Amino acid sequence: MYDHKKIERKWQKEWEKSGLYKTKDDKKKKKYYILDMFPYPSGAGLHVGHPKGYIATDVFARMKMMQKYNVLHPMGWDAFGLPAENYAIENKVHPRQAVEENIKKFKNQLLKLGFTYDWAREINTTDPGYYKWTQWIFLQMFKKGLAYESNEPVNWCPSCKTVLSNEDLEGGKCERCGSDIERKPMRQWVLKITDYADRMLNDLEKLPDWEESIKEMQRNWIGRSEGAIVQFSIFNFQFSIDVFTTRPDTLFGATYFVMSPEHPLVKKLTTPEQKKDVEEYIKKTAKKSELERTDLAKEKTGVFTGAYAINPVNQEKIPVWIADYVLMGYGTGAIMAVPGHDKRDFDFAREYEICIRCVTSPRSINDLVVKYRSVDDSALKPSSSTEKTKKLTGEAIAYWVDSKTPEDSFKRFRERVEDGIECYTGEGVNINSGFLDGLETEKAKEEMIEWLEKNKVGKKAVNYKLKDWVFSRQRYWGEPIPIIHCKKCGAVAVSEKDLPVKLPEVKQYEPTGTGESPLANIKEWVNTKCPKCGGPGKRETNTMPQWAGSSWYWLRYIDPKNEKALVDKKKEKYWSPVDFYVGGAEHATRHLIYARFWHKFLFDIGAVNYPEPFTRLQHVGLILAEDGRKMSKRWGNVINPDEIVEKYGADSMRVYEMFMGPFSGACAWSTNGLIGARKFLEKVAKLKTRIEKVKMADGLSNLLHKTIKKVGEDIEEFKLNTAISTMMILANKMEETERIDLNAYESFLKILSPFAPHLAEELWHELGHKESIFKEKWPEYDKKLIKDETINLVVQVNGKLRDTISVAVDISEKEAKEEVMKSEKVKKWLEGKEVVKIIFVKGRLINIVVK
RNA sequence: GCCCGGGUGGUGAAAUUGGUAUACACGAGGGACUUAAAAUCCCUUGGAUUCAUACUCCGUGCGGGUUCGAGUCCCGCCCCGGGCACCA
Repeated sequence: MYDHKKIERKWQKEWEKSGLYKTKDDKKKKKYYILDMFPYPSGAGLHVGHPKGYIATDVFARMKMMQKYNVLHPMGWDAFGLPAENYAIENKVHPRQAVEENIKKFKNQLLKLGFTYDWAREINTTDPGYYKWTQWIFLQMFKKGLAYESNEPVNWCPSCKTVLSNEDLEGGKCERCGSDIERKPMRQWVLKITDYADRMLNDLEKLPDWEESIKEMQRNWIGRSEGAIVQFSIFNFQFSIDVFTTRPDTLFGATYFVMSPEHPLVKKLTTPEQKKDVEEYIKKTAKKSELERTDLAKEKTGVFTGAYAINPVNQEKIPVWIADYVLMGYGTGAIMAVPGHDKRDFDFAREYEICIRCVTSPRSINDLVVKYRSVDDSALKPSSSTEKTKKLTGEAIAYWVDSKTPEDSFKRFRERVEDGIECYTGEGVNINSGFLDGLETEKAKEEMIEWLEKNKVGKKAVNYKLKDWVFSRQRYWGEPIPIIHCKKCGAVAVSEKDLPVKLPEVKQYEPTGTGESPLANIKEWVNTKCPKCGGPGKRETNTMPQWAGSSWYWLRYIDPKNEKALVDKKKEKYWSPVDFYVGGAEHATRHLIYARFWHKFLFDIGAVNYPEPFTRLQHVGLILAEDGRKMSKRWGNVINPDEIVEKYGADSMRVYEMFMGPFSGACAWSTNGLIGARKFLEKVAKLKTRIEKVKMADGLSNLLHKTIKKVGEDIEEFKLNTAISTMMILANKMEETERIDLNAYESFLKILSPFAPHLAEELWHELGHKESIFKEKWPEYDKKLIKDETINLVVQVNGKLRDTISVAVDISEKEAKEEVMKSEKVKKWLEGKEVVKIIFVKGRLINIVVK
């Protein structure tokens, strides 16, 4: 038994004293910047799941340190935002005070785990010296027209009493509190993230060391689709309405027109006869929650407005409907309905008995497969699954139409499509389409766009699911938006020399629910002078969302005290980009989208040197409670790391959490597993008693060097669980060895030290060393020593294992054959059989094929 | 519905990417030490068959296929997790 309490405290103090983790801007050394997603200092404190990612980056950082990189591994606090504020309201303390207390609590917990953080670089997003630069970035965006005011309908959370961005929703509900959100028009600040959509999408290809799943989530979130805007004039009116479509080739098949009930022109074009019905329908939809409206299972509903639109390509008069399956938030809020080739339009047309016209006929069975392909992936390279669906072809369609031969089923299907009985969303050849007749879909699209542009009734267009970032919150605990409203000059930027606009003290920080933040009540703060004309002005009272401070924080660690710039450009050039970023997958479409957006903007204005902030990205899997559920106060199954550290030691916890399973997977906590990790460490400590200066046994040096190789490679690939199991094998082997060679043991301590830093340091010093083990060089493996001289050659007969024989590793095929034939076991299986051929894989196996 | 991951012992999981399936650990069973227990150490631990830890057969969600050889590749299906979702 080793005394973890004593040695862990001792070395934590010692490391702090000697400044082991002080990061200097030493430009002669190669840099490595490894970053954790910084936490919210919530009231509950850390549970054992939170530090998992921090432990992993710490292991990595320590190895890089020993590989003589200049390592930056910082930590800070993302302390603005709703959780901190709600905690403060609940506990009747000021958010600032709550945040201070929580940070203290968090930091204490982290300190006990022995991380390499350079606390001299600690940052806090609620520190005025920090948010000065968050505000500064906002002002630069404002100046470039990327931050603008809008009155569009937005997501309003009635419980949190603030607007939310699309990224803050989860299945139509508030991500924080789970309330149904309401759509209502409100004045708000919006950041034009859509200007960066294409670059954010394309640059994902330049990030090979990001996990594919996260890149895919971002692609889906950005949701680029190519198509056209088409202008439909409204019969008997002077205006026209635009629609967006990805299928301009089907324009001849548009048999009706649908507008979202919220579309601002609905009232204008509704005829007096239809007015009552339309108003009723609008009222009905307004009452529905976002969730009800987007429920796919429900039947499509709508109402005829009495108006007609003119199809620009054939001058046909088509009825204008309103229906809530058309969303105001996507495209133009109005669509041309082509029921023959769009499933939703088809369902609607069936319901209301509107004409269905086929304009695309499938050419062959191969076309039908395209039916399975999503329409909007045209801009991207085909994903692997797209390739798969292509191979479905014959059988799939036969199964689908329930017919004997694929050809027969295809014929029947085509007839149904052309009769408008079947909805066909795939590609094919245009029919009933005037000048497009006979053209294939791709060609027809091009021709139609050309025609639209020539006749000035439409144009090529790209549309995104990504919406501009709703950037204001009607809450207290956030960065004030540095804008002054002036009656004469409009919205005016606060002068840069007046930054930061400090968040004022306020008596009531509960949300008002009025669409203004509590700041609106502080008259002496709100009323100020317009920086432009000197006349009376009012400060913007909305604050920034919680994501603001985290959208650039990695830059601040590089130069945390700089008062002249958000980061010194030379320092930034040295340290950026972040080489390795580790954190939760829940940030894939929130923080990581915003962060890339801000970074690209800073790159454009010359504030940083690189267009992408994070070179490598790895997501950390959850640690579940012992009962397999998420750790939560509600279930009472939370495990506090402090208790684990107290009872079993930080090193045990570190080793266990890395050993549990693959890093990105979710895994349930097991106290027995933790004890297993502790036993391993004790075994390592005990081995020391058997150390002598002896020549390493051959078997041991071979295993040692293999272990050094594998541990190094595994850490690099973040396969930390197998790194540990490899070291366990070495420890077991050493345990069997009577006298352990000092050099072998020291090398072992070095590769173990990133995982169990306190114990490794202690044992290292007990061996008589005066300097820290972390100043040692990471051991290198000897290529000669990892080579096996003999191997167990696997002997198979007809692919089945029958024997293994020990032979020289480089045995020739001929020799191997001779050896194998001597084996009694093999002979038995060859009896009375004819050897057809023998397959020999050098250094691995020999397979005798018999008949 | 679409997209991305997965499915291997009682459990967490390994498997050099097509070459000895179940490493390492947990749990369980047995033993040693002990008056006893804890701790520690040793042995056993996929299933069937068997006195046998001899031999053999079966075995990586299910059904086919390719191959000398498949957990790994191909085709079809089932289930689990995550993301998006009336996106025109």
